[in-house]
Amino acid sequence: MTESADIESVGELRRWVTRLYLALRRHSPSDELTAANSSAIATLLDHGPMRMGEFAERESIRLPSATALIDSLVRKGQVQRSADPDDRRAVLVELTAHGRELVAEARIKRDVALTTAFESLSPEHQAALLAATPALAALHAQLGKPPINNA
Amino acid sequence: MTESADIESVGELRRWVTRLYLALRRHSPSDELTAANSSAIATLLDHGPMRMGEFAERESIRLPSATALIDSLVRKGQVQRSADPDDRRAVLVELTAHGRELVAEARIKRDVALTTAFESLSPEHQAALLAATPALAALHAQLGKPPINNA
DNA sequence: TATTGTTATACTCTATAACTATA
DNA sequence: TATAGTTATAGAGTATAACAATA
Repeated sequence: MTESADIESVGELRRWVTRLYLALRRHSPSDELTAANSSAIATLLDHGPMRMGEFAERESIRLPSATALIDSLVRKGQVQRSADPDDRRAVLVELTAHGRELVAEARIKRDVALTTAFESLSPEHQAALLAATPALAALHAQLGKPPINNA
Repeated sequence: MTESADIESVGELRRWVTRLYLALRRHSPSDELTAANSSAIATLLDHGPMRMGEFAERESIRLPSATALIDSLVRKGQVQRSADPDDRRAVLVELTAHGRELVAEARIKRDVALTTAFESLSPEHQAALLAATPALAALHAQLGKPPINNA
């Protein structure tokens, strides 16, 4: 039965992930932090000081985009750059104390919004979403590798 | 048990949806269609000719954004506008024949890539993802409304 | 020379405000 | 007046290409 994982079903999954992502991006209920900012800050919160290159890699964006993104967070006083003692070409980025506080609050606020929507779903749908979370992570991990070789 | 839908779990879900979307975008083998374009076209494909207002509503965007989005698809020859016979203020938007072909191909191409990753998952994960698809749609529908009232 | 990051520039997607044409 | 849509303009987030500084 695995001969075809039902490309239609997988496509349907993809379309809803896309639409949900777009809807989430629009919603940003925290006026201080956009979706991209939040993702960036979550990365810095979870993985500590890191170089621009590593940051760009983790966020799956290019270096110039990372520069711009970090710039905007520095302007807001949430992130700071510092010199890498081991390599004077490199830059270390990390949250400021103010950034850390604000982030924790913002993360909660945004998830509250999503949780409100979530709670209005049927118990079956809620359960299905929670059950799917590790599977989404696994699918992401598969896509993270170079699974598609367009030679 | 519903007293709190576990904000941590919902946040986790949100983060994986975001990451998966970004990974999908990286892989997008269709250079012709961006994510927003694909969503727009899927809507037109699935729900036929509709007025700009309905299109904007379905995509959860404002009318000027819909105008711009449709403009870009018209320029690529994938969508066409026509007059609404019942109301001369209104405009009907629909896929062109060329749009319909191209969409079907692009959809398949992209979904093949995703399906490859999908098939490498455990049967449990595969099942969880398929089971979650309608729930993702429901969550999207909830977010489409004005669920967040920061009054 | 190769690597790390920034600057310059442009494209996509979104928004609000002001406008046009029709109802 | 009210409604359907467009135009004008702006901001966020992304990219590629060219550059500077350091290794």
